Amino acid sequence: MKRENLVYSEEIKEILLKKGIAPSFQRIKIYEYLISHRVHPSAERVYIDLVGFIPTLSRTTVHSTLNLFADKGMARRLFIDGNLVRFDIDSSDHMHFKCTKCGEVYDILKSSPKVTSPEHKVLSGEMYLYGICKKCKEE
Amino acid sequence: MKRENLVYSEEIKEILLKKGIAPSFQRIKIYEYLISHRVHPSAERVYIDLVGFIPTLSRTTVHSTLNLFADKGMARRLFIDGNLVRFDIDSSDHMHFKCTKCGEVYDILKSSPKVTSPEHKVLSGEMYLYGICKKCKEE
DNA sequence: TCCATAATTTGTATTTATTACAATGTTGAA
DNA sequence: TTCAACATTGTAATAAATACAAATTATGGA
Repeated sequence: MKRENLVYSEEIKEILLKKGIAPSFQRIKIYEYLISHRVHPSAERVYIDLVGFIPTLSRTTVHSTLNLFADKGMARRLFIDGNLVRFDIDSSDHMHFKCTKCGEVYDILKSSPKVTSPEHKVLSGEMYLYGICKKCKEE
Repeated sequence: MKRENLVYSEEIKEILLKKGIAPSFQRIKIYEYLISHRVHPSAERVYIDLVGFIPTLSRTTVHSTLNLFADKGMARRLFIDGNLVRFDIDSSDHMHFKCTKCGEVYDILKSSPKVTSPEHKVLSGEMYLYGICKKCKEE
Protein backbone atom coordinates (compact mmCIF):
# COMPACT_ATOMS: atom_id res chain seq x y z
CA MET A 1 0.00 0.00 0.00
CA LYS A 2 1.21 3.47 -0.83
CA ARG A 3 2.43 5.73 1.92
CA GLU A 4 -0.31 8.31 1.33
CA ASN A 5 -2.96 5.72 1.95
CA LEU A 6 -1.33 4.70 5.19
CA VAL A 7 -1.29 8.29 6.39
CA TYR A 8 -4.86 8.61 5.27
CA SER A 9 -5.83 5.57 7.29
CA GLU A 10 -4.08 6.96 10.35
CA GLU A 11 -6.12 10.14 10.13
CA ILE A 12 -9.33 8.18 9.73
CA LYS A 13 -8.42 6.03 12.72
CA GLU A 14 -8.31 9.13 14.87
CA ILE A 15 -11.60 10.42 13.51
CA LEU A 16 -13.28 7.12 14.37
CA LEU A 17 -11.68 6.89 17.81
CA LYS A 18 -12.85 10.41 18.63
CA LYS A 19 -16.40 9.26 17.91
CA GLY A 20 -15.99 6.19 20.09
CA ILE A 21 -15.87 3.79 17.16
CA ALA A 22 -13.28 1.01 17.09
CA PRO A 23 -11.23 1.62 13.93
CA SER A 24 -11.44 -1.78 12.30
CA PHE A 25 -10.01 -2.36 8.83
CA GLN A 26 -13.46 -2.53 7.26
CA ARG A 27 -14.69 0.66 8.94
CA ILE A 28 -11.59 2.56 7.90
CA LYS A 29 -11.94 1.42 4.31
CA ILE A 30 -15.62 2.30 4.17
CA TYR A 31 -14.94 5.73 5.64
CA GLU A 32 -12.09 6.22 3.20
CA TYR A 33 -14.39 5.21 0.34
CA LEU A 34 -17.01 7.75 1.38
CA ILE A 35 -14.63 10.69 1.55
CA SER A 36 -12.99 9.86 -1.77
CA HIS A 37 -16.19 9.01 -3.70
CA ARG A 38 -18.57 11.90 -3.16
CA VAL A 39 -21.43 10.47 -5.19
CA HIS A 40 -23.79 9.81 -2.26
CA PRO A 41 -23.51 6.07 -2.73
CA SER A 42 -26.00 3.48 -1.58
CA ALA A 43 -24.88 0.60 0.63
CA GLU A 44 -24.87 -1.64 -2.42
CA ARG A 45 -22.63 0.78 -4.34
CA VAL A 46 -20.15 0.82 -1.45
CA TYR A 47 -20.23 -2.96 -1.23
CA ILE A 48 -19.73 -3.53 -4.97
CA ASP A 49 -16.83 -1.08 -5.14
CA LEU A 50 -15.03 -2.35 -2.03
CA VAL A 51 -15.49 -6.11 -2.30
CA GLY A 52 -12.74 -6.17 -4.93
CA PHE A 53 -10.26 -4.82 -2.37
CA ILE A 54 -11.71 -6.72 0.58
CA PRO A 55 -12.88 -10.07 -0.82
CA THR A 56 -14.33 -11.23 2.49
CA LEU A 57 -16.45 -8.10 2.90
CA SER A 58 -20.12 -8.74 3.54
CA ARG A 59 -23.13 -6.60 2.78
CA THR A 60 -24.16 -6.78 6.42
CA THR A 61 -20.93 -5.11 7.47
CA VAL A 62 -21.44 -2.32 4.96
CA HIS A 63 -24.99 -1.72 6.12
CA SER A 64 -24.14 -1.79 9.80
CA THR A 65 -21.11 0.45 9.33
CA LEU A 66 -23.02 3.03 7.31
CA ASN A 67 -25.81 3.00 9.88
CA LEU A 68 -23.23 3.37 12.63
CA PHE A 69 -21.69 6.41 10.91
CA ALA A 70 -25.14 7.93 10.42
CA ASP A 71 -26.21 7.30 14.02
CA LYS A 72 -22.98 8.88 15.30
CA GLY A 73 -23.63 11.97 13.19
CA MET A 74 -20.70 11.31 10.87
CA ALA A 75 -22.85 10.77 7.78
CA ARG A 76 -26.29 11.69 6.56
CA ARG A 77 -28.94 9.37 5.19
CA LEU A 78 -30.46 10.71 1.98
CA PHE A 79 -33.94 9.65 0.94
CA ILE A 80 -33.84 11.54 -2.34
CA ASP A 81 -34.40 8.40 -4.34
CA GLY A 82 -37.14 6.59 -2.62
CA ASN A 83 -36.60 2.87 -2.21
CA LEU A 84 -32.96 3.12 -1.38
CA VAL A 85 -30.92 5.00 1.15
CA ARG A 86 -27.91 6.98 0.03
CA PHE A 87 -25.17 8.14 2.36
CA ASP A 88 -23.34 11.46 2.44
CA ILE A 89 -20.21 11.70 4.57
CA ASP A 90 -20.48 15.49 4.45
CA SER A 91 -22.87 16.22 7.28
CA SER A 92 -22.53 19.98 6.91
CA ASP A 93 -25.63 21.98 6.07
CA HIS A 94 -26.31 21.74 2.35
CA MET A 95 -28.96 20.57 -0.11
CA HIS A 96 -29.13 17.82 -2.71
CA PHE A 97 -30.15 17.77 -6.32
CA LYS A 98 -31.06 14.70 -8.31
CA CYS A 99 -30.99 14.64 -12.09
CA THR A 100 -34.14 12.91 -13.23
CA LYS A 101 -32.43 12.01 -16.50
CA CYS A 102 -29.15 10.38 -15.43
CA GLY A 103 -30.02 9.74 -11.79
CA GLU A 104 -26.88 11.38 -10.43
CA VAL A 105 -27.13 13.18 -7.09
CA TYR A 106 -25.22 16.44 -6.68
CA ASP A 107 -24.52 18.67 -3.71
CA ILE A 108 -26.02 22.14 -3.73
CA LEU A 109 -23.78 24.13 -1.47
CA LYS A 110 -26.38 26.33 0.12
CA SER A 111 -27.65 25.92 3.64
CA SER A 112 -31.12 24.42 3.91
CA PRO A 113 -33.92 26.91 4.57
CA LYS A 114 -34.83 27.11 8.25
CA VAL A 115 -38.48 26.31 8.72
CA THR A 116 -40.47 26.48 11.93
CA SER A 117 -43.96 25.39 12.83
CA PRO A 118 -46.36 26.93 15.32
CA GLU A 119 -47.47 23.44 16.38
CA HIS A 120 -44.55 21.07 16.09
CA LYS A 121 -41.00 21.21 17.35
CA VAL A 122 -38.90 21.16 14.17
CA LEU A 123 -35.43 19.81 14.85
CA SER A 124 -34.03 19.28 11.37
CA GLY A 125 -34.87 19.59 7.73
CA GLU A 126 -33.82 18.33 4.33
CA MET A 127 -34.34 19.94 0.96
CA TYR A 128 -34.30 17.78 -2.14
CA LEU A 129 -34.26 19.29 -5.60
CA TYR A 130 -35.01 17.64 -8.93
CA GLY A 131 -34.32 18.59 -12.51
CA ILE A 132 -31.78 18.24 -15.29
CA CYS A 133 -28.10 18.36 -14.41
CA LYS A 134 -25.43 20.37 -16.16
CA LYS A 135 -24.08 17.38 -18.07
CA CYS A 136 -27.47 16.23 -19.35
CA LYS A 137 -28.40 19.79 -20.36
CA GLU A 138 -25.36 20.02 -22.61
CA GLU A 139 -26.17 16.84 -24.52
CA MET B 1 -74.29 2.57 0.01
CA LYS B 2 -75.30 5.97 1.31
CA ARG B 3 -76.37 8.67 -1.09
CA GLU B 4 -73.50 10.99 -0.12
CA ASN B 5 -71.03 8.38 -1.15
CA LEU B 6 -72.69 7.97 -4.50
CA VAL B 7 -72.53 11.70 -5.15
CA TYR B 8 -68.94 11.64 -3.99
CA SER B 9 -68.16 8.90 -6.46
CA GLU B 10 -69.79 10.87 -9.28
CA GLU B 11 -67.53 13.83 -8.58
CA ILE B 12 -64.47 11.62 -8.47
CA LYS B 13 -65.49 10.02 -11.76
CA GLU B 14 -65.36 13.39 -13.40
CA ILE B 15 -62.02 14.24 -11.88
CA LEU B 16 -60.56 11.00 -13.21
CA LEU B 17 -62.14 11.40 -16.65
CA LYS B 18 -60.73 14.90 -16.96
CA LYS B 19 -57.27 13.42 -16.42
CA GLY B 20 -57.88 10.75 -19.04
CA ILE B 21 -58.19 7.95 -16.48
CA ALA B 22 -60.96 5.38 -16.82
CA PRO B 23 -62.99 5.67 -13.60
CA SER B 24 -63.05 2.05 -12.51
CA PHE B 25 -64.55 1.05 -9.19
CA GLN B 26 -61.12 0.43 -7.65
CA ARG B 27 -59.65 3.70 -8.83
CA ILE B 28 -62.63 5.67 -7.51
CA LYS B 29 -62.40 3.96 -4.13
CA ILE B 30 -58.65 4.53 -3.87
CA TYR B 31 -59.07 8.19 -4.80
CA GLU B 32 -61.90 8.50 -2.30
CA TYR B 33 -59.70 6.92 0.35
CA LEU B 34 -56.90 9.38 -0.29
CA ILE B 35 -59.07 12.48 -0.02
CA SER B 36 -60.77 11.27 3.15
CA HIS B 37 -57.66 9.92 4.92
CA ARG B 38 -55.07 12.67 4.83
CA VAL B 39 -52.33 10.76 6.60
CA HIS B 40 -49.99 10.36 3.60
CA PRO B 41 -50.55 6.62 3.50
CA SER B 42 -48.27 4.05 1.96
CA ALA B 43 -49.60 1.63 -0.66
CA GLU B 44 -49.78 -1.05 2.02
CA ARG B 45 -51.85 1.21 4.29
CA VAL B 46 -54.31 1.89 1.46
CA TYR B 47 -54.51 -1.81 0.67
CA ILE B 48 -55.09 -2.91 4.28
CA ASP B 49 -57.79 -0.30 4.83
CA LEU B 50 -59.64 -0.94 1.58
CA VAL B 51 -59.47 -4.72 1.25
CA GLY B 52 -62.25 -4.98 3.87
CA PHE B 53 -64.58 -3.09 1.53
CA ILE B 54 -63.25 -4.62 -1.69
CA PRO B 55 -62.36 -8.21 -0.83
CA THR B 56 -60.97 -8.95 -4.29
CA LEU B 57 -58.62 -5.96 -4.20
CA SER B 58 -55.01 -6.77 -4.94
CA ARG B 59 -51.85 -5.00 -3.86
CA THR B 60 -50.81 -4.71 -7.50
CA THR B 61 -53.91 -2.67 -8.27
CA VAL B 62 -53.21 -0.34 -5.37
CA HIS B 63 -49.61 0.17 -6.43
CA SER B 64 -50.43 0.72 -10.09
CA THR B 65 -53.29 3.07 -9.28
CA LEU B 66 -51.20 5.18 -6.89
CA ASN B 67 -48.39 5.32 -9.44
CA LEU B 68 -50.92 6.30 -12.10
CA PHE B 69 -52.25 9.14 -9.95
CA ALA B 70 -48.70 10.32 -9.24
CA ASP B 71 -47.67 10.15 -12.89
CA LYS B 72 -50.74 12.14 -13.91
CA GLY B 73 -49.90 14.83 -11.37
CA MET B 74 -52.88 14.05 -9.16
CA ALA B 75 -50.80 12.89 -6.20
CA ARG B 76 -47.30 13.34 -4.84
CA ARG B 77 -44.87 10.66 -3.86
CA LEU B 78 -43.27 11.39 -0.50
CA PHE B 79 -39.87 9.94 0.34
CA ILE B 80 -39.86 11.28 3.88
CA ASP B 81 -39.57 7.84 5.34
CA GLY B 82 -36.90 6.07 3.41
CA ASN B 83 -37.74 2.52 2.40
CA LEU B 84 -41.37 3.19 1.67
CA VAL B 85 -43.24 5.60 -0.54
CA ARG B 86 -46.09 7.60 0.90
CA PHE B 87 -48.72 9.31 -1.21
CA ASP B 88 -50.31 12.71 -0.81
CA ILE B 89 -53.40 13.52 -2.86
CA ASP B 90 -52.85 17.21 -2.19
CA SER B 91 -50.38 18.17 -4.87
CA SER B 92 -50.44 21.85 -3.95
CA ASP B 93 -47.21 23.46 -2.83
CA HIS B 94 -46.56 22.61 0.81
CA MET B 95 -44.03 20.89 3.03
CA HIS B 96 -44.07 17.78 5.19
CA PHE B 97 -43.06 17.12 8.76
CA LYS B 98 -42.39 13.71 10.26
CA CYS B 99 -42.48 13.11 13.98
CA THR B 100 -39.48 10.98 14.83
CA LYS B 101 -41.25 9.73 17.95
CA CYS B 102 -44.63 8.54 16.68
CA GLY B 103 -43.81 8.39 12.98
CA GLU B 104 -46.81 10.44 11.89
CA VAL B 105 -46.42 12.70 8.85
CA TYR B 106 -48.09 16.12 8.95
CA ASP B 107 -48.60 18.82 6.35
CA ILE B 108 -46.85 22.12 6.87
CA LEU B 109 -48.92 24.59 4.93
CA LYS B 110 -46.14 26.80 3.68
CA SER B 111 -44.89 26.81 0.14
CA SER B 112 -41.54 25.12 -0.40
CA PRO B 113 -38.57 27.49 -0.70
CA LYS B 114 -37.63 28.16 -4.32
CA VAL B 115 -34.03 27.17 -4.90
CA THR B 116 -32.02 27.67 -8.06
CA SER B 117 -28.60 26.48 -9.13
CA PRO B 118 -26.08 28.18 -11.38
CA GLU B 119 -25.22 24.80 -12.94
CA HIS B 120 -28.31 22.65 -12.99
CA LYS B 121 -31.83 23.23 -14.17
CA VAL B 122 -33.95 22.89 -11.05
CA LEU B 123 -37.50 21.91 -11.92
CA SER B 124 -38.97 20.99 -8.57
CA GLY B 125 -38.13 20.69 -4.91
CA GLU B 126 -39.31 19.01 -1.73
CA MET B 127 -38.69 20.04 1.83
CA TYR B 128 -38.93 17.47 4.59
CA LEU B 129 -38.87 18.43 8.24
CA TYR B 130 -38.25 16.22 11.26
CA GLY B 131 -38.85 16.69 14.94
CA ILE B 132 -41.43 16.11 17.69
CA CYS B 133 -45.09 16.65 16.86
CA LYS B 134 -47.59 18.58 18.94
CA LYS B 135 -49.17 15.43 20.39
CA CYS B 136 -45.88 13.86 21.44
CA LYS B 137 -44.66 17.13 22.96
CA GLU B 138 -47.70 17.25 25.24
CA GLU B 139 -47.13 13.75 26.65
C1' DT C 1 2.76 -15.12 26.33
C1' DC C 2 -1.64 -17.16 26.95
C1' DC C 3 -6.30 -17.16 27.80
C1' DA C 4 -10.90 -15.40 28.46
C1' DT C 5 -14.00 -12.12 27.07
C1' DA C 6 -15.84 -8.70 24.25
C1' DA C 7 -16.39 -6.72 19.89
C1' DT C 8 -16.67 -7.23 14.99
C1' DT C 9 -17.51 -9.54 10.81
C1' DT C 10 -19.62 -12.84 8.09
C1' DG C 11 -23.21 -15.60 5.74
C1' DT C 12 -27.67 -17.19 5.65
C1' DA C 13 -32.33 -16.48 6.22
C1' DT C 14 -36.08 -13.34 6.66
C1' DT C 15 -38.76 -9.23 6.03
C1' DT C 16 -40.70 -5.59 3.46
C1' DA C 17 -41.75 -2.75 -0.52
C1' DT C 18 -42.23 -2.91 -5.11
C1' DT C 19 -42.52 -4.49 -9.85
C1' DA C 20 -43.11 -8.02 -13.75
C1' DC C 21 -46.06 -10.65 -16.05
C1' DA C 22 -49.50 -13.66 -17.60
C1' DA C 23 -54.24 -14.98 -16.96
C1' DT C 24 -58.68 -13.44 -16.10
C1' DG C 25 -62.32 -10.21 -16.05
C1' DT C 26 -64.64 -5.96 -17.68
C1' DT C 27 -66.11 -2.37 -20.76
C1' DG C 28 -67.29 0.29 -24.61
C1' DA C 29 -67.43 1.08 -29.52
C1' DA C 30 -68.40 -0.81 -34.05
C1' DT D 1 -73.55 -8.87 -30.03
C1' DT D 2 -68.83 -9.25 -30.62
C1' DC D 3 -64.31 -8.08 -30.18
C1' DA D 4 -60.45 -5.49 -28.94
C1' DA D 5 -58.61 -2.65 -25.58
C1' DC D 6 -58.16 -1.86 -20.99
C1' DA D 7 -58.13 -3.05 -15.93
C1' DT D 8 -57.60 -6.24 -12.25
C1' DT D 9 -55.81 -10.09 -10.05
C1' DG D 10 -52.48 -13.43 -8.17
C1' DT D 11 -48.18 -15.36 -8.30
C1' DA D 12 -43.49 -14.90 -8.83
C1' DA D 13 -39.45 -12.19 -8.99
C1' DT D 14 -36.53 -8.35 -7.50
C1' DA D 15 -34.32 -5.31 -4.43
C1' DA D 16 -33.07 -3.12 -0.12
C1' DA D 17 -32.47 -3.81 4.42
C1' DT D 18 -32.42 -6.32 8.82
C1' DA D 19 -32.10 -10.36 12.20
C1' DC D 20 -29.38 -13.50 14.03
C1' DA D 21 -26.16 -16.98 15.13
C1' DA D 22 -21.62 -18.70 14.04
C1' DA D 23 -16.97 -17.59 13.12
C1' DT D 24 -13.28 -14.53 13.46
C1' DT D 25 -10.56 -10.97 15.46
C1' DA D 26 -9.06 -7.81 18.95
C1' DT D 27 -8.17 -6.61 23.81
C1' DG D 28 -6.76 -6.66 28.42
C1' DG D 29 -5.36 -9.08 32.52
C1' DA D 30 -2.86 -12.93 34.74
